[in-house]
Amino acid sequence: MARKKLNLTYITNDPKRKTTLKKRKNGLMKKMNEISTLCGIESCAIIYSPNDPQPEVWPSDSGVQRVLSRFMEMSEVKQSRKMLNQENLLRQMINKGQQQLTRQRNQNRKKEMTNLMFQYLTAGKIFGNPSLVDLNDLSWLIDQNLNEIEKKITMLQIQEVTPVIENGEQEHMHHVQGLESNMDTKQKKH
Amino acid sequence: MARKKLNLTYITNDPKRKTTLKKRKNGLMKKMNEISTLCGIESCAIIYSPNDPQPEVWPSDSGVQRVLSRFMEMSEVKQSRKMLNQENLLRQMINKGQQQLTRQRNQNRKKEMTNLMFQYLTAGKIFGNPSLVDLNDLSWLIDQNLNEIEKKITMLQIQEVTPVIENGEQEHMHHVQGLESNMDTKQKKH
DNA sequence: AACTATTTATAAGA
DNA sequence: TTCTTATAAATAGTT
Repeated sequence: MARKKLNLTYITNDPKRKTTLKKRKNGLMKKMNEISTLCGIESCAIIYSPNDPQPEVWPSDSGVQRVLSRFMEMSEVKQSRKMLNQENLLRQMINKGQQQLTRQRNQNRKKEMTNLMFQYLTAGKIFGNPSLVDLNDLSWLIDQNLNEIEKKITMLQIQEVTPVIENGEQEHMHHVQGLESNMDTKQKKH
Repeated sequence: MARKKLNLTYITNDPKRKTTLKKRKNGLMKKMNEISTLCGIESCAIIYSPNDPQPEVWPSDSGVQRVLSRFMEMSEVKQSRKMLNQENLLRQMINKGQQQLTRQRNQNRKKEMTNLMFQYLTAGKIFGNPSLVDLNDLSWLIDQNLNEIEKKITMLQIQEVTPVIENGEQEHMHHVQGLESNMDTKQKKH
């Protein structure tokens, strides 16, 4: 700042850059001193020069150490908090994924079973030999269906005032009852 | 800097101090930015404000971390070097002390023995019963004396040209010879 | 390292 | 708080 407005890019001229660094470093240290005196605050600055392992520091080596330890402490707290947040996020994602997986598996099993049931019902007899597990799944599916139907019946009984819906539900019941009797027949084989 | 020359002491007026801190903090950060851009150096600054655990930093949290680790590393090296120096200093002091102690012990022993010898020589017989160790010490002292005397004799033989010194040494020899014969007598007791 | 012409920072005021 | 502005300080280029 003087004689000419300096544009803020790296000074390629070596001696010029060096003198600028020296002057500005002094200026900065002076200002660090002023701000802490005037405002009674804690602060520090470290300025390295090229090819000098020893940096210029403010207010002193030990003063820098003091501020640094304070900074590092906070920084650790922040970091651990961030990590905790990330962990929680991951945990949530895993839970969600597991839920989706479970839901998908149930859906798949339901589809398979529906398929199998279709075979049972349309062919009137079993092609191939479904394993015990498959039969158990079929049983589970039927139970699920029964549960749902029971729920709907309960709801219907509560809302008995609307005859149209009542008829629809009765149709559903007939269908299930057919399934149930069919299942009974199959299970006798084991 | 402006409107009035500010004297560099803590600003007691609260809002004034607060605004000054804010302005100067901005100015400092700007200058930190400029110096590093213009001179291509590594630097950082940390400025705490009262009642705020979060400091203002330059260039960034991670940038500060980087500079800090460099600083801490050097500081550790310096510290360990200082400690090593201190250790060396201590070691030297201990060595010196031990040497002095040994010398003092020898002197004390010599004095004791001289005293004892004086008794032997003046009384012509032994009062009390000097232990084996004491007799050994006496023997050691006499050996020391003999060694010194031998050295002096050698030196005298070399410098034979000066009769005055020769006479002095001969007197010393007589004294020692008396000791030696006296010692022979005492050792026969064991 | 010392000197200035300028730019920049900023204390006080609005 | 933000903007203004008079003045102090900093400093780029020069010697």
